[in-house]
Amino acid sequence: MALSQSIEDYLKSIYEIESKHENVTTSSLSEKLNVAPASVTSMIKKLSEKKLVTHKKYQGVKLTNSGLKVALEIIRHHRLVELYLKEALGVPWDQVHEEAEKWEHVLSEDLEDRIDEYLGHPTSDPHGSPIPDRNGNMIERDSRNLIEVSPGAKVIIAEVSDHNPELLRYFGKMGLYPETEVKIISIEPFQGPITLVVKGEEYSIGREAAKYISVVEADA
Amino acid sequence: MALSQSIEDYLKSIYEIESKHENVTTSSLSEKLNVAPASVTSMIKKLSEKKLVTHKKYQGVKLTNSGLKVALEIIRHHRLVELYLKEALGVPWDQVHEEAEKWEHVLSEDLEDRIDEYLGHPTSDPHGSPIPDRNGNMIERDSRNLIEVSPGAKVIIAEVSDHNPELLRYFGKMGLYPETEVKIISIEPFQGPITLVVKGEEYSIGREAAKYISVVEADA
DNA sequence: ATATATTTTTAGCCGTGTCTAAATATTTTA
DNA sequence: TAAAATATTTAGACACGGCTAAAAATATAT
Repeated sequence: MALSQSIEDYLKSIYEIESKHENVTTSSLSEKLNVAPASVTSMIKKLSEKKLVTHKKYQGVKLTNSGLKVALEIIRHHRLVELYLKEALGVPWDQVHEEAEKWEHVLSEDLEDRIDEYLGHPTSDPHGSPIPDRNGNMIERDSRNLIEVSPGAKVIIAEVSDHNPELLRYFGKMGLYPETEVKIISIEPFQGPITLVVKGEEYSIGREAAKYISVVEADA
Repeated sequence: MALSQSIEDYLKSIYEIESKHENVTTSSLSEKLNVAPASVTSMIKKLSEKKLVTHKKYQGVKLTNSGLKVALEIIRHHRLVELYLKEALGVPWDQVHEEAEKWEHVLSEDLEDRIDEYLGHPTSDPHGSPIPDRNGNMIERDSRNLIEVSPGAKVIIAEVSDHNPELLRYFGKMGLYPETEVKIISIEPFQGPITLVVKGEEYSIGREAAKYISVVEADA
């Protein structure tokens, strides 16, 4: 019954693509997991046989209920570990992802519970991503991308992509952390920069970076 | 350059058998790692090619300097993690081994350092085993087995085998932890029980259990 | 609507780490 | 010391999760 690390990684990636409301194709998985398309095809076959995904040839895959359950379990591990490493051991937020990427696969249920307890049953990780509870439930906020905000608006950072440490350090220098309020000053046309104010300081950042920040409405 | 988990496990086991001053044979590894003797032979070939061990056919294997370095690194991970789990997350001492067995292979150098720092550069784990420092040096005490002690003597528990959770819980109930002073009352012949006093309480334990406890002289 | 480009799958290979069965070497015992 | 028992190695197989190259299906463009 225990699943391989590889299978866990595939299921997690499928979940992550699904949650961006995109079709989970062979090529999207190939790119995300850095494996050849042919390797994805053969893994999809295996996942399908194990009833973790449904698949029709040349169409994408979809998680079944049991596949979803596994994916959420791994994501819970990942996000709990990220937060734990930051809180308990002071690991900088740009490094927690890489460490969690390995630890998530070897975390026992017992230790998961202890970490959850230690952290006081947290609901989001250092990048603002929601942490599923043991039943897979989590608080999903209705966020949108930073580049979709109207100039003049005040918003709160909901989530920041955790994959690029350099980008995270860049965000960190400006104080662009989850739950931080930012005011959008301007969004220049022709892929121009976004100018915003964070804690009284004004910054201009490029579209490429801004894409990795999602925001929610500021509280009244 | 990165070694597989399997290779790390073999090197660790080889080290552990060597440190009992026993010849590291195909069958001893087979038994310790729970794999078929033939599997050990083929892995020995690989370790030998990688210059991690020396091997002459039908004789045992010995760690080379580089093999030893790897083994001590993994053992450092294992023992630091055991202690960390107990201290930071309250994992009971009979469970830390199993958890460490998995985590030891995915621990980064950075996290190793942070854990070491958190624990104040500890020199022994919850079972009394010495923790090697980053250079592989550790404090090896001149211990002997509990069953070799003369009746009447007062000794201090140095180390307790970490492999059997049930045994550890049994020891725990009697307070048989490392650094605890015990007085040996009697050792009955014909594989008879050992009677000893721990913190004022008298217990009799069998030889089979006593074998897993090693002791040093009590301080003057 | 057909040709071209792209995506996906199939076919076949490889390294890792395991296994069983059989052969060979070593050790023990009679 | 020769026979029997035990330990080790060899030979050959298998599951896993990758790969490349080529075939097939789908999507795009002319």
